[in-house]
Amino acid sequence: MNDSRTQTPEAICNPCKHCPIRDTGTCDLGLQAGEHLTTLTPDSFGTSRAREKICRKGEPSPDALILCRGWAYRFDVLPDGRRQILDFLLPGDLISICAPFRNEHSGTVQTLTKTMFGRLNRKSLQSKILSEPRYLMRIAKSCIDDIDRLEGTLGDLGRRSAIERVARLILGLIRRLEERDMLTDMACEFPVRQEHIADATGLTPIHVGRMLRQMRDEGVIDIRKGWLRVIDESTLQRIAEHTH
Amino acid sequence: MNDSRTQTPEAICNPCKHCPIRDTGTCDLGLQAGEHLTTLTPDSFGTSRAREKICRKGEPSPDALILCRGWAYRFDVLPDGRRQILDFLLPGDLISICAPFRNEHSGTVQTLTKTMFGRLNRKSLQSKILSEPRYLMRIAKSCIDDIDRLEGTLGDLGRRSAIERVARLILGLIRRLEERDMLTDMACEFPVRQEHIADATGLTPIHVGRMLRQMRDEGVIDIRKGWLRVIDESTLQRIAEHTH
DNA sequence: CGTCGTTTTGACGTATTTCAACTTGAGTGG
DNA sequence: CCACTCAAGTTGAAATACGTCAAAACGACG
Repeated sequence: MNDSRTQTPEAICNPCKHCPIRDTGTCDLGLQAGEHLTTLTPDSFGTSRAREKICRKGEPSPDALILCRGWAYRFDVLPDGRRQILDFLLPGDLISICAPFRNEHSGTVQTLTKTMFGRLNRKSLQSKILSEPRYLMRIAKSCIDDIDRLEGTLGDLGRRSAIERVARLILGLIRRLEERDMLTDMACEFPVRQEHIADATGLTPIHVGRMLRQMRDEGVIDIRKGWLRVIDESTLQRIAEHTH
Repeated sequence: MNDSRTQTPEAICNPCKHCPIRDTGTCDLGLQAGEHLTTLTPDSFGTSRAREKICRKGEPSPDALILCRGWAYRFDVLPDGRRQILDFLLPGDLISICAPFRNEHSGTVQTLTKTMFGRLNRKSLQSKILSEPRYLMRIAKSCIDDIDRLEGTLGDLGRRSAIERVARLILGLIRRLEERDMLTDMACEFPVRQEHIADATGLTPIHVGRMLRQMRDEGVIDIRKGWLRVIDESTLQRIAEHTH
């Protein structure tokens, strides 16, 4: 389906062996060191170019997808075209946390960069979960984390100003980038466009631009030309927490 | 804790025996008829008056709570006092879907009416879930439903107008009231104040009032004096779907 | 009868949207 | 190497949806 092709050249033949996020991503189901290589290794891998849809909401799928490399986002479209980005996906993320339990994709996912993703057969994933309480608890914990995140975002969209929303979104991404060691000197590649920030925060691209410019002028963060640089994290946090 | 007391007078001694929502609420973990009485019967019950907090976010709790009678809502408060209502709770709802898996309350819950709620010991709930895949799948399904609902609400708050948000909230409540047979002649008691609708939709009570008045003037719904009456459900749905 | 919580009304302020024009930079092809 | 295109970002002016404030009306309750 789509343009994603299953690859098998030697360098990609067993990507997990050298996967940099093997111990921090979802593949590690909370197991002891050394244990994990036998547990959640994808059955196959796919790749995509930038700006490509790798799955569509409602589409049936025998696999749960896990993002191995690159950036993506999951979103919903209202009948009249308005978009809401539900979350951004970084390497190590399950493409949908619901995937282990349902037979169809629970959202449309589009890439921001070239990506590689793994396919985990749902049936075998489920039988693993059922056979080992630790797996179950790990998955349950992921679900709860997701619910927490969603409920937090609910408060953001419902009750926070534009500048707060943008600051919180960026801050959340920074946290996750740090966990994955993707931040060097508080900077990294940042393929998220203003349009995406707008669709995630419920604002207009134009207004997002104004907010970013304001924070750049005030020496807080600098997002430009596909790069993010965090200059004054504590101020960013103050903005996000609405404490002047 | 709080003003909630464990009651044991005869009429309330085994409320599950005559529980009207025994087969539709969360107590029924998707089992066959006749099976359920041995499964999810609360260990004890509590009651509360209207406008009382029955649990607080972060507070440790050995029990998962389930609402047996009455209305309540779960919410978060930002540091500066702004409130976001996360969901409304009707009879049969688990007070937090996360409850089976975590040792503390994941949100503050306040009642709208007098309520009765049951306490399910988490440890025994967990061992039930672990012992029977069907239980697990039922709980997982609830989590996924919750995530779906939250993601839908995210789109509402991020991308929909005031009138749409209010219409969708009411419509969602109507659906759930219907499921529970709480609607007679498309009307029922409705202890939700404009202030609550505002905190759920991210609007001002005053603006919510304007939207409700508009829908009343147009003969769509009538919310007044603690009562809800649905007059023209199809128009309500048109408003909610933004199809003029 | 007064009190209190809730809703209503009107006038006004503002954060954010909308629209349209312009800049910038990267990519492409001649 | 330059001309072209196209996506992304910027700017400014005008429109509007929603918020704020203050006062009045309303009904429930003691």
